[in-house]
Amino acid sequence: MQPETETTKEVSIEKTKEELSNDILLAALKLFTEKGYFNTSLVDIAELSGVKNSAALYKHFKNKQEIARALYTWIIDRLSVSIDDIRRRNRKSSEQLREIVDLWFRLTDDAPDIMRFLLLLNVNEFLPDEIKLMETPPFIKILRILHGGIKAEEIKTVDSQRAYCYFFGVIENTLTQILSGALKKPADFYQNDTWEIAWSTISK
Amino acid sequence: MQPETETTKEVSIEKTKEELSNDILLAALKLFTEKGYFNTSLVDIAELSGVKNSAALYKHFKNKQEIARALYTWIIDRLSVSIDDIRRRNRKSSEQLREIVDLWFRLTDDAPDIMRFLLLLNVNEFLPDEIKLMETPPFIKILRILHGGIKAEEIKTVDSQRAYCYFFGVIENTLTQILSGALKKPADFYQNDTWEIAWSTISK
DNA sequence: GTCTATACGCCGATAGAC
DNA sequence: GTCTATCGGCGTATAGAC
Repeated sequence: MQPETETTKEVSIEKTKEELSNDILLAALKLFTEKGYFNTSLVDIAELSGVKNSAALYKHFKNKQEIARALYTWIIDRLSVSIDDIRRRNRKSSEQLREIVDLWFRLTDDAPDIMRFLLLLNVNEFLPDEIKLMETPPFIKILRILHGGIKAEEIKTVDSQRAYCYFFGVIENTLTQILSGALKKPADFYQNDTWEIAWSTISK
Repeated sequence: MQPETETTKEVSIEKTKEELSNDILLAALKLFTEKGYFNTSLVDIAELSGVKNSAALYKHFKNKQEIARALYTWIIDRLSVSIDDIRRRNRKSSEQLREIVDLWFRLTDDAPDIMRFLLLLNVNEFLPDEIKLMETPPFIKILRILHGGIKAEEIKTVDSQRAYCYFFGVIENTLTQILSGALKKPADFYQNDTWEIAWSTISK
């Protein structure tokens, strides 16, 4: 998963620069989703990430915003790759959507912070110049999938934006309640039922 | 709407203390939903509310958090009263839900900042001691309505929490997209369709 | 009781010694 | 290139003059 860099020929307990950068992002992800961007200081991030002190953070990122920005693009890129993969492996939009739902639910169980970041944070509040979540590649691609389903007469609703509201309204609200603890069981427990309901809102 | 206080016998251009407090809350509402709580300074609130300077704010509220708290309870109380009224006027849960949807959509058109506050802001990020939105009276009451509908066999789903996810997932996601501009028409335009879909997710 | 002037703390960011 | 020490600014909050 983690590619070996050429510089680390010798075995070393010390972390490489990339590993540390990664740790910083993970720490930031945890803290931002837990307390919010503005309640998280660079000292907090330094402590949790294992970087010696907050000044050392500037060896890895230009400033606090850049940490958030790197996090955002990292998550978006990862999603985008996954969606590409799903589109490649499936032809029908119903199958593609089913796999996206599966991904969303698995992320909620296995990487809840990522889902919290996507569903709970207002990214534009601390990254005002960044494009809105719904305009990023993965979500554009999801809208395309819905559009394709409408053209193929798999999906009934007139426009893809509204199909998104119905379908992902059900999905995302369920996941939000799981993440907040209002629904007690793991996401996986709710997946099939939620898929059925969500799909029924848009299927022809 | 605005009750006359006993102290203002004479006609006056000056605003009463209550009017000013109200203006402060409205200014804070606008700014918080626009830029976020942490990007809003007391100077911003003073300017927009017509209070002379930021120091004067402390004549009305103990501190910045208290402004946010007052805003939160004001909105929650208003909602709670409306829900009580809806429950009094209707017997069937389908009718009650229909009226709540109508209220949600009307607020989105007529008082979008209130809906933005409810749907877009993470209140607990700046009011960590306040109870979560889903645990406030109006939302408890909505869960009771859903529970009643399940017992009366109007609604199919097993538990009310999940019925909430499905039904209000559709509603809230649609309103969110309207507020963010992804759906271009006024909320009223989408109300009937959205209600039909949302109700279909839980009706027996 | 209104407003100016200011105190104070926190945190992001930097400089510079070693 | 690591870490200490510190700067500077913003924004909340207060004190005190009139």
